[in-house]
Amino acid sequence: MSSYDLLSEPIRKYISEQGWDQLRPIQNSAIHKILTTSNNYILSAKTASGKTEAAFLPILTQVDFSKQGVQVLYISPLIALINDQFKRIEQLCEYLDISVTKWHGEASQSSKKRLIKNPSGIVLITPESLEAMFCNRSHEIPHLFSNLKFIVIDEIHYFDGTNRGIQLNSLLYRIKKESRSNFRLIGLSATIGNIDSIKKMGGQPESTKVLRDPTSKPTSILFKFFKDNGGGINIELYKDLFKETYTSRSLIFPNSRGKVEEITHYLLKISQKGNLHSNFFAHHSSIDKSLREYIENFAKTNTVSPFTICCTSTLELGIDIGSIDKVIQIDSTFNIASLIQRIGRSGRKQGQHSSVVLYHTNSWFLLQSIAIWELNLLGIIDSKSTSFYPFDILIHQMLSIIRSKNGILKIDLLNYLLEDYAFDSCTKEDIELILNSLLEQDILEITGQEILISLKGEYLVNSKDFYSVFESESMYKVIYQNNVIGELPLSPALKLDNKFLLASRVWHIVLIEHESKKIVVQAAKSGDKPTFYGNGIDISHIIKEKMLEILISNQNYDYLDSSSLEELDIIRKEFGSYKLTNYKIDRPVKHSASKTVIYMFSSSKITRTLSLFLDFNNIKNDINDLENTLSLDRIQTAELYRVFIKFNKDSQFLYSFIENLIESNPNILDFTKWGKYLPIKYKVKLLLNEYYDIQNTLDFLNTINLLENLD
DNA sequence: GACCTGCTGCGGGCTG
Repeated sequence: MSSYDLLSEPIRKYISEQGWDQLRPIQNSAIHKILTTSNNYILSAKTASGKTEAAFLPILTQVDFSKQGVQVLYISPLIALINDQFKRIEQLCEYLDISVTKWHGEASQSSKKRLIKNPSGIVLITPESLEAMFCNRSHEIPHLFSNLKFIVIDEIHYFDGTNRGIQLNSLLYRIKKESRSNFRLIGLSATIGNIDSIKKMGGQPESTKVLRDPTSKPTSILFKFFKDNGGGINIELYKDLFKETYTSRSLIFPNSRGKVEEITHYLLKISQKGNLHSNFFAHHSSIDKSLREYIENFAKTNTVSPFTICCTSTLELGIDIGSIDKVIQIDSTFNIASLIQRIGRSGRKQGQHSSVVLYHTNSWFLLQSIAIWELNLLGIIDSKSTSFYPFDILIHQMLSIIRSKNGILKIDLLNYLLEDYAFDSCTKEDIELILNSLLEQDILEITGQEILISLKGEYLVNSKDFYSVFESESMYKVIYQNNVIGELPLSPALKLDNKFLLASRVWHIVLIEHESKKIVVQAAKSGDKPTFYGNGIDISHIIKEKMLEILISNQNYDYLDSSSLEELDIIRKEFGSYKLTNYKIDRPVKHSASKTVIYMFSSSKITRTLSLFLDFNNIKNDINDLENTLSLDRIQTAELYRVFIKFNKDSQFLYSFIENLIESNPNILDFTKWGKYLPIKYKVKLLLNEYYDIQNTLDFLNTINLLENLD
């Protein structure tokens, strides 16, 4: 039987009414597999290949929606995606009399109440809203979900290797446990890096299969190079960028909010000078949501005019903004999935090409970009390193479980968490020690054998900030004529009378109210990009190795323009004198009068761990991860090897070294929202796991072959 | 040399 024939009559009717002449490959295989087996499936295919329908056509065929209770739960990382998908799924359900309910922080209270009163159909939700449901309506969980047949997780790669993913996994376990339902899991994604870790979502890796449509969209790609002139972006780059964009419908991704503001402002100025259109927009998280929605809507509804949206990763995932002709990346992305997702934003219409231009402003970004593109051509996607020891999320879920049960016997809590596959790397001893520490800190209390949230703990769990596992920065609202333009962190540059760019316009600060966190502004003529704070970023080992491989090969790449080619030649010649042959183990080391520089070409974590070892040995050192360097005071190569060998013994002493580091500077744990409540031993483990990579560093240093410049 | 994500329940006042 063909996949089409397996579908129910109303679904077939829907398909013919849509005028689809055939099903897409991923839809064919998903329909067949979902309807004829009882496995879980991860559907992997490029953007705009009909993955949502691939999941829902068979689900709508198989599930009996006349039954009481929610039948299908769709989980998405973004509210905006839920709102888009709501329209599509509602349309699919038009003739089927199935209720579709949005459940997130901005969804209407009345539709939530309606669902509680009469649970049925399909519910679209975020992990945080699910968390809130467990906290505040735990007694409704069995009533809502005891008949649940499917959970669909959209953009599942987005959760992989993240704290939000561990939280979601724990919530999936809790749904199953509390509702006693036996749902199947369908995950959707365009960019799956680590299949094994994604298969663990839902806790049944053996019965979770991957269906993959490997076809990629034809992409015309061009690398350009405009060297930075020290004082920021080269003016020639702006001119070229303007030529590329002003007649097309394009997205520009410059990697930071500050650069988004700078570039949009500049392009707008060039356009106004030539009396051309002014459809240049800035789009990032610090611009007010209403303004962002206006821009998204402009792009979606305005099908004729050219426009350019300059954005951060806010427009990286599949939010519907209509058709885009061109995607532009300024300097390299930090991983492969990110570049593929961004490229996927263009040419979404069937048969349309993706047109992509990558600009580079220095040779290291150029090299990183070539490495990322070459790995993508090989079908490789680097994955985020999975969090092995999620002790901080364990605290969060511990508090959430106790809250939702209004107290629980100690033995029951221990068993509950031991069964929770989100924490299968945590032992019984770990859980007990962490629980005891929460009791000692007066966040929990114990009466008889029952664990309860204490008065101090109530402040934590009853805050509306409790439901998410990530921290949010403290921001000041920027207000112009009673309208909120956006929000900014209070940096030293934000002083009365100073000027700054936001939402592609220049503002002049006339009032700062610290109590209500407001900045009142007036329009001004010229100003600087605002300061945002961010942490460093980690690049994976596979990308760094590929950079060295490209550097020591003489392969040509036909997507490089002449200046990119020239720049690659220059940097290849620079490293040619080291006579490197094996990119796995050969590493250049440069000695000058006072300094020694090791070119690491290793994951950011390995470089950082080597730096930690050197700190431990009181050897002053300095990292530049972009340029792959670790610099020290002059030291002979033979001596370096001796130091490296010593690290094998040192590694056991690092523990107390890091303990001191945390005690003298508690701010290094700022990356974790719940980690500050952990016993010190677990703080150390968390930091070691999150920031360092001792085993791979030792392996790397034990095999490394340092080659000196022979000139 | 970062980016992004999310959010309850209640009570009071107003509208139609």
